[in-house]
Amino acid sequence: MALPRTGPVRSEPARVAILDATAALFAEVGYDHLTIEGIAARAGVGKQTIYRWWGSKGPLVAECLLEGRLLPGRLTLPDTGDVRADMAAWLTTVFRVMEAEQRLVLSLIAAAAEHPEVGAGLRDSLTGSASISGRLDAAIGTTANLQPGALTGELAEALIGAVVLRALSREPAGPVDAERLLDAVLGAPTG
Amino acid sequence: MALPRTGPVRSEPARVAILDATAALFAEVGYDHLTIEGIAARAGVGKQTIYRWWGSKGPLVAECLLEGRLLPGRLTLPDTGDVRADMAAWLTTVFRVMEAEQRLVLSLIAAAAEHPEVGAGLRDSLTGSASISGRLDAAIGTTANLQPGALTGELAEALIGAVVLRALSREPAGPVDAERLLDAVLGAPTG
Amino acid sequence: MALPRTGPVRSEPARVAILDATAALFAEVGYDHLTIEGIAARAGVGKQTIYRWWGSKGPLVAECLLEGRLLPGRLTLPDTGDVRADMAAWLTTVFRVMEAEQRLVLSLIAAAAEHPEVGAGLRDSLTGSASISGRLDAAIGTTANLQPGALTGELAEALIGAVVLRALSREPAGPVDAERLLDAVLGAPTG
Amino acid sequence: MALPRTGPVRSEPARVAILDATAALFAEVGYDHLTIEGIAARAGVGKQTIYRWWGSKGPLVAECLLEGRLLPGRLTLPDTGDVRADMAAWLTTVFRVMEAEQRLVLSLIAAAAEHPEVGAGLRDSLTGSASISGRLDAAIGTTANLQPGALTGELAEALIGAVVLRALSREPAGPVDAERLLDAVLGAPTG
DNA sequence: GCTTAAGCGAGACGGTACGTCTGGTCTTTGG
DNA sequence: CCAAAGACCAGACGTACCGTCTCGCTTAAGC
Repeated sequence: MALPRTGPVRSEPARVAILDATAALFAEVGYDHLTIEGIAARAGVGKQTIYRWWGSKGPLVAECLLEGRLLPGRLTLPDTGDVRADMAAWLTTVFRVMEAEQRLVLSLIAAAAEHPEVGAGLRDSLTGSASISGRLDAAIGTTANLQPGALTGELAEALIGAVVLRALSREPAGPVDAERLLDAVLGAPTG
Repeated sequence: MALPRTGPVRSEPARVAILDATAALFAEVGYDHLTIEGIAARAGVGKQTIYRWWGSKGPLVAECLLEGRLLPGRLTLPDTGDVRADMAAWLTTVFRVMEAEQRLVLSLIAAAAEHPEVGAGLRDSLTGSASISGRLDAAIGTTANLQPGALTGELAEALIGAVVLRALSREPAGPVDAERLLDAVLGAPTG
Repeated sequence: MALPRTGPVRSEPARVAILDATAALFAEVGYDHLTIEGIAARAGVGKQTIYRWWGSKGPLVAECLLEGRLLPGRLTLPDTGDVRADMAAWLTTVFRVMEAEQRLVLSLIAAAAEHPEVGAGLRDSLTGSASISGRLDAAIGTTANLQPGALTGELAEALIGAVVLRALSREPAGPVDAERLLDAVLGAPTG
Repeated sequence: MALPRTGPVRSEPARVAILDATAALFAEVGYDHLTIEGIAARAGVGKQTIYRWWGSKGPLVAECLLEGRLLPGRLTLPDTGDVRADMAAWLTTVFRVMEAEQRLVLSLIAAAAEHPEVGAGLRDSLTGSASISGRLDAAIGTTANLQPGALTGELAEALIGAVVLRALSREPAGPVDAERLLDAVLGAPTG
């Protein structure tokens, strides 16, 4: 038997204001200097309204991530038919973003390390928007290491992992590095 | 003209007590709940003694890392002559440690994301102790993707990156996953 | 022309439940830890229902007081014909109550200090139930300081004031103190 | 054996700033709207410095009271030789202060009701500065109710109690009321 | 061996942010 | 239109740490 729920429902304007404020402050100050008080003030909201629905900044950041408020949308994998070239272009873009928004990217990794929700959100965000392994499947046969039966899921993981590691080491990377990485992991183009 | 330095020199017992306390607390509560006050109390030391020599918890953790106080020493890459098998054994061990000490590993990643020193230390610790790319060089020709001219540095990066990503996603991994990852990145063993 | 009053009228069960809850919580936690939220929860009532009719906890407590829900009814001045003995008995009882329910009594004073309504209610409650000055009028001539023309209103005020001061100073008082107070203020019995 | 106390010592400027701020805010907003945060902000002090030494606003207000920062110094009982006239003048002054600073006086009563320290402080402050019972001792024989053996302590208590009650009831009082109260409690002047 | 200055433990200080609690208002659902 | 339920903005609570700053003590180097 259902309890008779009454009273006001969750305020959508408040929810949106909070997520907006979170994304803005995340970009400004990074994950570890993000404070609930700051978010509440920026959003024009009581702290309790945040604690009521999210409980801490981890899930809050995760929700921002999943709604695409943190990572710029330009990170989608292009599709020109030439998978190898698309991947190179995408990697180059990722490297550029990493350099331009180093703090944001590192903050995201820190957030992922501290909160499972953010980790999962980050993974969904990356693989969802870019769908790398799907594209690799379509490219089987075009490079030395992409033969029938290739474990494209693992290859995608290795590629993204290499990117994350690059971010952690703060070494700047450019188009040449993108090419080298693809050569190493996918092998040279065939034919 | 040099000023005449006088007075006592840095206290080694204090230094060691601080690093011990840091390592112990890091394992207990993780990176983000690590506090300078807690370390000072545990080490029986004044806070100023920590700030005098390290300045913040980042470099402190980095120094613990470089002295091998955080990661168990068992993470060295074995050397039986069969590089592929050695890698598989090492990866399996790494996966096991990641599962057993998830918080420690994730805290380390978080620390690396927040402090360059820790990132560098982590990188040195991993590649230094395991020296993966050197071993891959020695194994050229033994797997499909390890042909002469192979970019072993990038391959090592991809492998470790995949491991870090696995840690961030909290998905448990075992020996089978280790094999699949190696198959994907290094290719099947030849002959 | 009168507007036709329609819709439900004020709920008596709600009113009673609120006053009951207020009296109970007042006795349990005292005036300054009394909260509207706590009262509403205990009474099974919405907060708005309290704010609609009382506005704050001051008038609420005053109403409880005037309905006799706070002070035990035993504080009435006995009437044996011997005014001096009656007063002594009453004072002794008051002192005993003050000791047994110190928090309640002090909370009442605090409430009176913060809200005029409570102050007035307290005054009415004390002088109304005990009607001291009336009895003193009837006793004129029986003690040294109760001569014709005595200002019995002021004397009553002085007596009750002394009692309040005793409560504020937390000094325990007993029958002997009651006698001394009466001796001092009313003078020794004549004849 | 005394512990070897070392380290910095309590900061007197901070202590004074806190008491100043408390007294000022007490006069401005009254006891129940007094907040630790407000005091800390006004004093330019961290909240912890207040909690370290006082623990709550009760003892803080008590200390202000005992240092004479709350009640104006003009409440001292004059001494012209004519005790009856001195008392009347003093009472009139007290009534005037009560009217002019009603909130402060009532706040003080509320504070006394909530914190024993304040109650004790208030009592010391009143009897200390005015020393009523001592003066009454000296006036024995000059009024009808001040005969040898009079319980001057109780009489003083009754007088001050009447004053407190007047404050609680918010009834304005003037010189005439002062005279009537003295007539009632002390009796008419003899000879 | 006396002087001098730095290292050390301890911990108070001005602050920031925490997560909780309550105040008083507003909004929804139902009788 | 009233009542219950409870979300909302606001802001104080008392706690935990931050990084800085004395304290008084105990060392070493250098005269």
